[in-house]
Amino acid sequence: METPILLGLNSAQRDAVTSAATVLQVLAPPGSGKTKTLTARVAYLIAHHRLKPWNIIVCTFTRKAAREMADRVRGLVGDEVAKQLKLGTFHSIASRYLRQYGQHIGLAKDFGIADAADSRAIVKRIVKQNRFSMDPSNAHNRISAQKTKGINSTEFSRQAGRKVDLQEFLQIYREYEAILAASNLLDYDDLLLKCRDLLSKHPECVSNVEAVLIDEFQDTNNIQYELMGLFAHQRNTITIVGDPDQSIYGFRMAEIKNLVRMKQQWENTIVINLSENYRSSGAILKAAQNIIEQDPNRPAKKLQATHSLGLRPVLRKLPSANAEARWIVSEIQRLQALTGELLQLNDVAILLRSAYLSRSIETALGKTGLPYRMVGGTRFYDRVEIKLALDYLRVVDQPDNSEAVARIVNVPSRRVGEATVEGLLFEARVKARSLWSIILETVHGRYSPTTKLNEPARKGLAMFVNVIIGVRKKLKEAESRPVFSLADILMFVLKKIEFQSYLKKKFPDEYEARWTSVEELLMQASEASNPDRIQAMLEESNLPVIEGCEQRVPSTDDVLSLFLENVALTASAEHIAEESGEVKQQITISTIHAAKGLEWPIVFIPACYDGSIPHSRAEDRDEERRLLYVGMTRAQALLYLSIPLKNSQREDATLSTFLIQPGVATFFEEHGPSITFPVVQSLATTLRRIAPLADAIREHKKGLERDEDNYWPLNGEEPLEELARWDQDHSNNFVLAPVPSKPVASFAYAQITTLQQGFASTGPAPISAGFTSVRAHYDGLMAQARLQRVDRRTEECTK
DNA sequence: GCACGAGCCATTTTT
DNA sequence: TGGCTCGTGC
Ligand SMILES: Nc1ncnc2c1ncn2[C@@H]1O[C@H](COP(=O)(O)OP(=O)(O)OP(=O)(O)O)[C@@H](O)[C@H]1O
Repeated sequence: METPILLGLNSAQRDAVTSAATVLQVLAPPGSGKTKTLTARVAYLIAHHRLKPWNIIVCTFTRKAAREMADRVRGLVGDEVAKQLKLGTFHSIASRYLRQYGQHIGLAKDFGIADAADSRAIVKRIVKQNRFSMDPSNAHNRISAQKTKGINSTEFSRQAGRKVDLQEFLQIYREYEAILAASNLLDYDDLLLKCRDLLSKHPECVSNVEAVLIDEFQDTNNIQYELMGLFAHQRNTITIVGDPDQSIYGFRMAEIKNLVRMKQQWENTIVINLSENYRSSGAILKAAQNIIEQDPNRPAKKLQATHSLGLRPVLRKLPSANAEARWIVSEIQRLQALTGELLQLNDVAILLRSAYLSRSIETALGKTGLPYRMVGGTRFYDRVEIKLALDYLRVVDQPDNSEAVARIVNVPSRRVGEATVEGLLFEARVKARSLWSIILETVHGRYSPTTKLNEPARKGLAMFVNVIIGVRKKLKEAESRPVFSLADILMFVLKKIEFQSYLKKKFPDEYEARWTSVEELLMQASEASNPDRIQAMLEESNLPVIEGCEQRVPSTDDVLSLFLENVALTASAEHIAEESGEVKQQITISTIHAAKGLEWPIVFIPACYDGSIPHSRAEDRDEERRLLYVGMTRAQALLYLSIPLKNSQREDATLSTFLIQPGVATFFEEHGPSITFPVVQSLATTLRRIAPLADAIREHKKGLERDEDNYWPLNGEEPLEELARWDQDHSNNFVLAPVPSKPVASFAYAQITTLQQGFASTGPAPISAGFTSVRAHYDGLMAQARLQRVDRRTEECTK
């Protein structure tokens, strides 16, 4: 039967969507429509099998993937139905179950969530207090790894026995668990673990579930795998999609083996493969294939391009990270203009191995005024001013969260220093009380701490108590009123602690920016407390009623808690900004990890050098290769890889191992393509868009400085202009030589580009004869400049 | 004991 | 960039 759900699917995809199999694996390469298939199957289960949306669980790994999935499902089944689905990251779904049924496994009802920063801070404090030598982030990673294996500190201690080298870690692990428990916090791993415990002891909580669907299954870890089975225990209806080649979360204990394990556990598992790629041009796919096939252990797979060859990807050398950034900017501008704005800023993504690499790029974009959004990296909620504001809210919500109390009790300064806080914290731990209760009793004179308190500190504590109690009172009042405004509460906090003057003092130069982000938070808070939104939030977190299974239904008293949970588990600031405002054209900067499952017409992957990708600290080189593969396969029409010959610390950088393998070079051009009219038309076809008129292009071209990628020498050296400028900038009044207005270099490059104008020609880029002479000229000038500098220095010394 | 400024450092990836 | 230590002055 023909239904709209199946429109635009190929036959293999249809088979997968309509498969009668109860346990189904769809394994397929990037861009083959896995996500599309999964969303269609959700719609199909609802429309044809009459499953109730609230009995369907759809899990993803990243928040972004969850959002993408939600958007796509909404497109198929509509708003109403979509929001009834239980869709989200594993962690957010686990958290919903724990909120409503946690009491069955003795979980306090209002647990808070310790995010990565909290966990790190806790471990750091433990290490410091005990004067341990272990690196805190390493310790935290190990704790997380143990948890994922289902080994708690007691179990670890049993296994470790008396091995000396493990004692320190064991101690950290123990204290970490104790601190979380004392503050009524669950960390990310706990959410999964506790949910597993809950569902294995009380499977009735999920007895309503009719189908479970998992995206990016190759990234499941053991606990998530078990959760999947537990969710599905009633009907055993499971659909997963995944691609072993895109497994990039090994560091988070993802287990590719889960694919096999699943087939063993459910012997009726049906596997469907998709092999046609609908995303990328043929040339991009070939290059990506070549990279992934470098892994000798990888079984051969079919991957067919549905698009034509298109433009060959680019592998560009630049002198430095800053030059690389400027080059990216100029290529974006060039493409925009020469395609007559067929390509917009939204079409461009810059994907990075590590978030910190964005700095030079952000600077360059900032200088040009090109708007961009940064995903991943220092997220909105990680900014100091935002974290501080949120910590106040967390303490107001949950004063027994000693970690948060410890962080804010002296910010802004109340003359309660580190020593005092440490002392009180220690007392609290010994007495098995929360830091808040110790402080409160002390201030009320009902308790005299052994920690010495001078008068200013005593006063400071009293002020702090006053703030928190004041806000809590206000919160209570507000909750009982019909209109509840979270923004008011937050504003009240900020006023009480004189946050503005604090920011002014702490960040005299960037006060404006900091306050703007606080305003953004206020806006989010105000939106979150809009009645419709509250309703939606409650509905979303609410699980279906199950007979004989007592549940705690969230109410308006929980708005603050839900808001905070949302921040920890699902919110992403840029999304909220998008929803509230106009959709503006902007470039996306993202980590490769966060880009998984997404696609853009143009993708840049800068910093392709050894040490960055593969990362110097990576344990699994194959995973690094897959990472590059994932990055490359995000591109639809044009892919740029690049490398600065000096990295951001100005050390020499060499091309990534993955890119120097024999034959790789043949898949790449050495510079950006010439954008001729046929190229524009071909781009339009790949992107399924309408090509602009030649006139439009001519018009845009006018504002452009150069229409070829020929400013930076292909060998990655500084161009002549830069050299001259460098000398002007750095040696007073010393000028190298008159700078030719149209440098010789660019003339020679222009020749090269004309030679290669037919795109996707095969074979490596030919080196033009003219190039050597330009090189020689350039080298001569360099040498000359160097000599003159040396002369001058000698002169200065002899003076 | 506390606040604050200068200088030094490295910097993976996510829930 | 920001996160840390160290030194200084209160
Ligand atoms: N049958 C089809 N016809 C046309 N376009 C399709 C078809 N199937 C998928 N596409 C398109 O191909 C692109 C990639 O699809 P999708 O994101 O679902 O792939 P994927 O397999 O999930 O990729 P990845 O593994 O990289 O996440 C999307 O733009 C989608 O609309």
